[in-house]
Amino acid sequence: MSISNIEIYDYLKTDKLSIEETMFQSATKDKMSTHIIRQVREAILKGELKTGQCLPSEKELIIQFGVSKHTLREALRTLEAMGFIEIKRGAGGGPVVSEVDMKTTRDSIANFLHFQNVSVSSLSEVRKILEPYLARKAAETFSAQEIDILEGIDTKCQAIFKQDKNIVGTREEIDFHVFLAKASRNPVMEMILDFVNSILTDIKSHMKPGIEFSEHVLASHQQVLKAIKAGDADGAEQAMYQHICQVEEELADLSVEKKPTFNKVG
Amino acid sequence: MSISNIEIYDYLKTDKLSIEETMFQSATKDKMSTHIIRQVREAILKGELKTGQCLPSEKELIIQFGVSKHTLREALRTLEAMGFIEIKRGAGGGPVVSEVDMKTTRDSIANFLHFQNVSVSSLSEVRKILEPYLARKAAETFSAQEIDILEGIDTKCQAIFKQDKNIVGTREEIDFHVFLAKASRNPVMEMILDFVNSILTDIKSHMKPGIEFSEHVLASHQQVLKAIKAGDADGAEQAMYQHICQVEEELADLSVEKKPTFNKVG
DNA sequence: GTGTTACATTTACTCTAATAAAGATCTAAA
DNA sequence: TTTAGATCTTTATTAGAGTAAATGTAACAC
Repeated sequence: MSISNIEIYDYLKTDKLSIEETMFQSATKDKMSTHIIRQVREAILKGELKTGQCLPSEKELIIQFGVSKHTLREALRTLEAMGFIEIKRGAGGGPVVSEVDMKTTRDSIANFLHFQNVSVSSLSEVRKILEPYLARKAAETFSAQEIDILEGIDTKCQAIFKQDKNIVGTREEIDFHVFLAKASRNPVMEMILDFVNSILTDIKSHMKPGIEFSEHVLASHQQVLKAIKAGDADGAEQAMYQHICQVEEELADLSVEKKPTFNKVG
Repeated sequence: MSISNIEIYDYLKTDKLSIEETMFQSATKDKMSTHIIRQVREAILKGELKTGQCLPSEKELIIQFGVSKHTLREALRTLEAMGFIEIKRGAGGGPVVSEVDMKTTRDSIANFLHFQNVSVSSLSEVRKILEPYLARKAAETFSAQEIDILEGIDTKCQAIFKQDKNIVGTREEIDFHVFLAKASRNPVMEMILDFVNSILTDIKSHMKPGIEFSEHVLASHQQVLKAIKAGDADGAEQAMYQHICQVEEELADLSVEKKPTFNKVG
């Protein structure tokens, strides 16, 4: 039983019972599904359940937790929304433990920021501090292989531009910046770069900038790339800073009506 | 009906039908609950459903969407996990639209970073870039009232220390840093400061540093505060940088065994 | 009048049981 | 050998009944 570590219904039952019998018990009679969610989540975070590992089937879990199908499925749905599990159906299917991925996290951040006052300038402020630093670090530390990859991303961007006369809204445009974050070997930095650039790109594509915008972006990327290839840390830092400022200015000229809707569910 | 804008079952039905009838249609026959989630989510993001607004009751929604209770509830559960709605029971209860809050987002980020290689140093690298900048900005732009609030947070920290001989793991310790982010009037910056400091604090409290650690932190905060009060931008920037470096070094001396478990569900 | 109790209503929560649909695997026919 | 179908496992969806919690309200006692 891959889930033997998870405490089950009997405990929950007595827990619930004691609330009724004890005076002054805290009033948090949690829902059954909440108990299940917490247990599975903690088992995953403690490493007792590992990525790729299959949980027992619905039928089995119903028995182990001692709850109805409906209640169990609500818990699994929530865990799925959190990104902790994926559920496949059919023979050999069922819930499988999975790493919480960047997409899930990015969506959550985008949902949150939707209610705040996010603007191009607020995203640009963060970029102006972090990205020149990362460009410098890339120039200092990137291996030949890493430079190849970065150049590959840039080449792809140009190919896309030649075909569509637009690179705004493409994943490749974002990847150029996110890949630089890898220079830091810092997952927190990578994550920040990912969501900042993804959300900015989403705003951009609503603003529909013209061909010149894409041209300017590509030219700037070229400059940054050139400096990194030359190992010119100062040059890379400055080129990146100017690139971000230029993007901010050009977008400021376009009127901003639309808020980011960003991602899709599912 | 507060949800009149939401397209309903008939559309989904035909949508599903067309997939079977059209050639080469992508095979993504989404689950019913996914359709519901997407519709409600988009209605909220488009502003058609506003914060505080009540959705119809389960019974009503079942009719409007033309699905069973089980399916609808799964969708509501997911929307709840995403932070878009809160569900109350009893008369006058039901699902209510709510802003996605920082806690939900922070939890999601913490879940994601759990699977990455987050360390004190990766968090500190981000801090060392952003926080001195923010301290400088605070020294330059904080109003008398804002300084009062910051001083109030610091006073609270000291009171807690006098009582418990420890401030690690308290919300107040985090607030000192997050409040500085307000100097930027930048929601993205505030969010980053919040999760970086929250996760760092979580790691810290697992490492159980001694009394001296809290003493050093309080002393550093004092220096930063003093510089900000004096309007000394350079001093604030430097004090903050040294503070972060010191924290990083002292934590490096303690062995790191535990990963962050961080937040609770519910 | 005022405060409390008891009841009724609304609503979400949980359970049982059964059918539908999807994916994997094996089998037999072309 | 490949394709079409049968079969098995497992999730997806539905239906209906009953439970529990929050709220409002009316009756009651003081």
